[in-house]
Amino acid sequence: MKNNVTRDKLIDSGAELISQQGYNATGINAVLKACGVPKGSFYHYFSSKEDFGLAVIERFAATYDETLVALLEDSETPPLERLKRYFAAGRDHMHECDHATGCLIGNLGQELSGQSDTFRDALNLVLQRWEQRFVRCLQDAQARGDIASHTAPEALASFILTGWEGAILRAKTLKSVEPMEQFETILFQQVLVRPSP
Amino acid sequence: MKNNVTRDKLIDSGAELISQQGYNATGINAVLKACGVPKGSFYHYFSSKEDFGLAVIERFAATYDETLVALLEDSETPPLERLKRYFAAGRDHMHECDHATGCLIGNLGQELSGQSDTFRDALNLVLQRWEQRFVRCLQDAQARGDIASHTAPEALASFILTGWEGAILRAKTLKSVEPMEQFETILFQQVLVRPSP
DNA sequence: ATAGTAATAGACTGACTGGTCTACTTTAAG
DNA sequence: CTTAAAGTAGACCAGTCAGTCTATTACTAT
Repeated sequence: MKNNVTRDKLIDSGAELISQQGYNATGINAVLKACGVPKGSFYHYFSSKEDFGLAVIERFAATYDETLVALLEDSETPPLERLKRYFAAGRDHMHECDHATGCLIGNLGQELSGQSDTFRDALNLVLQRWEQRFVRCLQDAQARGDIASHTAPEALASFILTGWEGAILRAKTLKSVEPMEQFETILFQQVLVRPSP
Repeated sequence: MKNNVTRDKLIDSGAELISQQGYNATGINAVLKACGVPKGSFYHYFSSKEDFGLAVIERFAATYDETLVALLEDSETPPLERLKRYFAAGRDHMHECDHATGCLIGNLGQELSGQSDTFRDALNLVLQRWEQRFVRCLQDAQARGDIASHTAPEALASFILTGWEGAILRAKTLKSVEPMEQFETILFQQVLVRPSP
């Protein structure tokens, strides 16, 4: 298990295909073909398709968390500005994938939550970690007085993550980032506002 | 094509299974088994699985629109109260399905938007019709002065539908309606508020 | 009564699914 | 140099997929 380059190739190809087509619609053979790895290697590294799917989630969460930290915990930038950059990055990604991919975790959450508790638990954990990143950013904003403190940052974080995931979903069916823009606009106009004096 | 009882049975079973497992994970044979209809009948009424899927969407949208009208266009009830009833109904449904099903249209939008333009168009149309129902309800609220008029009802409707779908998605992975409650709370506390005098 | 069509019935097809199996090659340790 | 394990390779398996086919039954119009 030293040389993980084959394993990595599998996970990378898997992540891409699953992002595009979903978990159930992505066959193992398609993954193998995409990265030129024989089936023997697949079942050498993974005990099953589910095991593979979990590895894809884990890896995606780990690399995505890095960008999340870079965006949301950048102390050089005011907290609300960090949030705006996060939203902008999400819109950029949506353009890049031609409104087809969206958010891997959100996608799998929808597809697999009812199908497998193992997947649901794994995805839930990732989403909860994301929420925590938002919480910290919102705490910063409240500490600076940029937003009112009457609403708990945990509640706000849940509201934002929830709304953003919904906006991504809507953007996919609409093939336009408009819902994402609309969400951001109203969020900053009416929710993330300075306390009235 | 007079006696549609078999066709209806297929659509009903299909809607249930697809709601639970998704489109790709639901085989035609499973649908047939669930309602005791032979395969010959299936391909008598539907030209393909896609054709069947579209019929399921159409039927769901039609029946759901009735409840939507009953909830959101009930002129006996103040518009914001109608919205609250709509949210409450959504939470009830989430409890009933043990947080597993969620919203069929949202589910399929996520699963199939990247897979088939035909499905995407059909689902998009349904979501746009829903949004229109919200627009009308919000117009009522603005006309009565229950909420401020500085934000276009179309933008608010998009924001609400988007956020609500996201909350449903999150509720599935969390197996709890808490995100739905949190969304509603903040929405009514900070977005759907009376104009400041 | 009969002809024609709507609908039922399910065996069957080829393609594909996730997963297993055996054979072979490379790597690392003693 | 030998040996064992790690990894590569792909043929192969049973099961399932969407979809086809032929045969039969039920209904309806003439």
